[in-house]
Amino acid sequence: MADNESATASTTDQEASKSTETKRWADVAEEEQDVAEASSTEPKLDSLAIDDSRLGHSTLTDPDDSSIEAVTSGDTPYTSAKRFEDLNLSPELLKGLYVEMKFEKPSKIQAISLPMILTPPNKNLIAQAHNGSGKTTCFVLGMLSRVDPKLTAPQALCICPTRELAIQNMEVLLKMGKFTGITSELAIPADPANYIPIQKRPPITAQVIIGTPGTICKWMLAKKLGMSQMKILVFDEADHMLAESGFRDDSVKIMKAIAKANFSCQVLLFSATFDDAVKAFVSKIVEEIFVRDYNQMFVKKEELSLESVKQYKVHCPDELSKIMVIKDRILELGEKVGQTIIFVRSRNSAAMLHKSLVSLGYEVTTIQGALKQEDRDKIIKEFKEGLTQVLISTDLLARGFDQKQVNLVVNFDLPVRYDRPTEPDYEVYLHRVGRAGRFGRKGAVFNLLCDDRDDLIMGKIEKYFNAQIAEVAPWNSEKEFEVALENAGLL
DNA sequence: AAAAAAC
Repeated sequence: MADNESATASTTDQEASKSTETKRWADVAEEEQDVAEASSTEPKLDSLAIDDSRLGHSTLTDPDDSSIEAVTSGDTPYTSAKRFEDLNLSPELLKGLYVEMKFEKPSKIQAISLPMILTPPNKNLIAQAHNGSGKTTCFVLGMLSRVDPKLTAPQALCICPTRELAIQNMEVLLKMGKFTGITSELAIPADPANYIPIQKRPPITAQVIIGTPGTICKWMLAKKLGMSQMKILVFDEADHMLAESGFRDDSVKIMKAIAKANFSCQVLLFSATFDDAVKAFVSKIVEEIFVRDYNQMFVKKEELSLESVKQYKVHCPDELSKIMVIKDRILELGEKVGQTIIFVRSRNSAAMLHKSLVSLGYEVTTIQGALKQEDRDKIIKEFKEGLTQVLISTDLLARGFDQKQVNLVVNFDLPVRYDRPTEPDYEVYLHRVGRAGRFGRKGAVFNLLCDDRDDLIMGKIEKYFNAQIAEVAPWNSEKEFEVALENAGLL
């Protein structure tokens, strides 16, 4: 997550100095990216030390900042980690944190979650934290510190919803674990050119595996991925991985195989979104398979929207004018403020929008799951290197994708539930918004609406997050878009 | 509808 840091320093410093209003979790983000200024925003976490005199559930909330709530189960005492030295990490891992990641001390969510992850009996954990607050660094650190470097066998497994996210997480692991000598392997579909069937490969000996469910299952069923030494299993975007029908079966299959081979394996569920029903459902699955209690870390949904990202709605008279808004406003203004991701509902509308913009002479790239692996990799690489400015995407990139220069997100189509098209998909909405404003940076989101249904959906989203979404009107006013970006702190 | 995956 913290790669390319030096390349982005100029924009971020400027942004950091501009923010004067009340900041909550954004403080944490600045600690992660700007160690020099971190000392002034020392998080007050003493109150998070668990009161072990009480049995059963104890709830701990920081009086100064209630945005993150830790709930522990049982009587294991935990003390929040003020320094990485408090966590019994190896010197090699500490070096990775300080030298490679340029961390100075644990971020807030690390301070709360790492003691729960690392303290025996290494209970399971369901952890929710804001988009762009450093969940990845949390569970990567968790995996690296629980692996025994001397044992040549898979000991940590991380399951992600897309191959892009798996690759991104692996990059963080390699960086943080640079000096540890811990080995790792990506379990994602290879591009056909250098594809070796798993049956023809030797058993996996890498200590950390990060991948997507299908490939992991395939390796597992081929008996090439041993689970008997597995110490820690991480679900990134866990609500999605365990509640979404297409993912759930594979996820459960993997969990059961691990429980069978090594019952003491620890399970971590990480996401920015855990809808109450999903939370209950997901924790029940894990509890039933591993027959064990778990700790929790949560954020209230009202406090989940990113304060640093301004959200807008734009009423467009028809579909064509949505394309005009993109062309005349977003692309023109977007160029001045950073990179842009435009989210669409389907692969088809992605292709349609791509065609329209290209035929109008604009340079955009488009990513969706039907592309060849190598094309996907190329498009992501170009975007991450800043060679492309505007990326059209399906919800492939809605979750987890981390590119700090993305300041603008456009919802060309609002996210809706597939079975009930008048019902917003609140989680996807929040995740899309979270692609802008990484680590407390400024950002703006434009929701393009063009009929009553869109209005209805937008209204529901505002109500759900208890957020006011300002209107940019009229839709074709250059001035109003400029004002919007100014108010977002981007111009 | 989209995401993963497939021999």
